Amino acid sequence: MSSEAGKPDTRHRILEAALELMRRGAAGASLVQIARHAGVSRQAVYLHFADRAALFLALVRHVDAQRDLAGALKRLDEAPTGVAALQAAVDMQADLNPGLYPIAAAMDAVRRQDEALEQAWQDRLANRLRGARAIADRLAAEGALRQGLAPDTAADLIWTMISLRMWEDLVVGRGWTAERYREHVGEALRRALLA
Amino acid sequence: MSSEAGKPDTRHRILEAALELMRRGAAGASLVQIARHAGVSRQAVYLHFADRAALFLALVRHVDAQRDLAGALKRLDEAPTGVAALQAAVDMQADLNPGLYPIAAAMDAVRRQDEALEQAWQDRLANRLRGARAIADRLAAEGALRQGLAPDTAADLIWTMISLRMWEDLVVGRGWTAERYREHVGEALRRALLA
DNA sequence: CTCTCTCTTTACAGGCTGTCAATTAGGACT
DNA sequence: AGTCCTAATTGACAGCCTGTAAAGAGAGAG
Repeated sequence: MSSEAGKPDTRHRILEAALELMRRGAAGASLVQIARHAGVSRQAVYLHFADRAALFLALVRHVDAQRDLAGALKRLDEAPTGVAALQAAVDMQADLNPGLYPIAAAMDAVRRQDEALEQAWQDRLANRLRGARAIADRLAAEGALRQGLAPDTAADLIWTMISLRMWEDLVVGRGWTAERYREHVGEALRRALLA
Repeated sequence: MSSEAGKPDTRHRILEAALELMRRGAAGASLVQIARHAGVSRQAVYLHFADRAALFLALVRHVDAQRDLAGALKRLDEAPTGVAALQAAVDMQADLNPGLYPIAAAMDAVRRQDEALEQAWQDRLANRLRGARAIADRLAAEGALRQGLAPDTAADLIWTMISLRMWEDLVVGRGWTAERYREHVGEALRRALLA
């Protein structure tokens, strides 16, 4: 065990190296590339991770730990109204997705090749769906949902419109600024859902 | 060259075999699997396609030719108003995506590994963007766009909301019926964009 | 019959993953 | 000092994949 932190942890070095490779678009980087980038032998990677899939999984958790996910979720809970929470969810995407996106893209590219990765991917989707449902329920409880829109349908619409994919389409694909994303996606959601 | 059709065309058989494998979710099928499925040697594949990427490209064109893409686009042009065209675009996704989806998923999984595939993918995105822009322009010309919404922004919003990804989220991910997709996405778009 | 085109079989080079074994360098502990 | 343990290294191997190459079989056209 030794000291708590500060040690030139090899596991950490590997994760950071993989992260940087993902950030520069090398989604399909081989283990030898990652290892070389971390200044370590290929076998050392297998000392710390069971296989390629486990490394990706750890990478996702690593990034989650870096980003202040818990804080963002708390801000979402603390929003005074459902409508405010809706905008807070959009803001959260605008803030967090730039850092999450490279990893997500890499995961998306390889998830179909491994059961554990696909499972982790589905878990994340389910998590975001729970968040969307919570917002939809608040809106429904406040009577803010427009006539003829069931909370379930509203939740699904929120879920898909604040997805990383839609953020990617607009910000990465169409070059929107974070501000523009916040404003127009927020407005579109309010108009689509509210009375 | 020989006869026009009917011949037990090996190239065609390979494409059909690949298509069926994609449909049953084997996005990462190897060439030997595809060849065996087509009842042909692995080398025969290389007689008809330069490499794996070329096969995928031909697969996309193959599917496009099967689906009545031209007819759907014509129906979109013939819509009497911009608002009708908007709904026609949503309907088009609901009709065509079930057949397109398996190939698109396979393409999406491998496109980052090949420049030509990435190019083809971007071309398709650009095509859909042109369609979205045409609708946005019609809406603007008819004065139907809501105040404060630039045609460019409207086009981007239409583009992303009728994307295959959003269709996948709702229909494949959340189990929506085609009817439900048509109704709620259409309504959400109208509310988000129109006066 | 011969020529040509397609497909088959066999083989090879090179890259990747995952596993194993033997070995080395450093720290910690007595 | 010496000993022991852990982490990392080198080297090697099986198995899968792609893409290239060469040699031969079979069928149809002229």
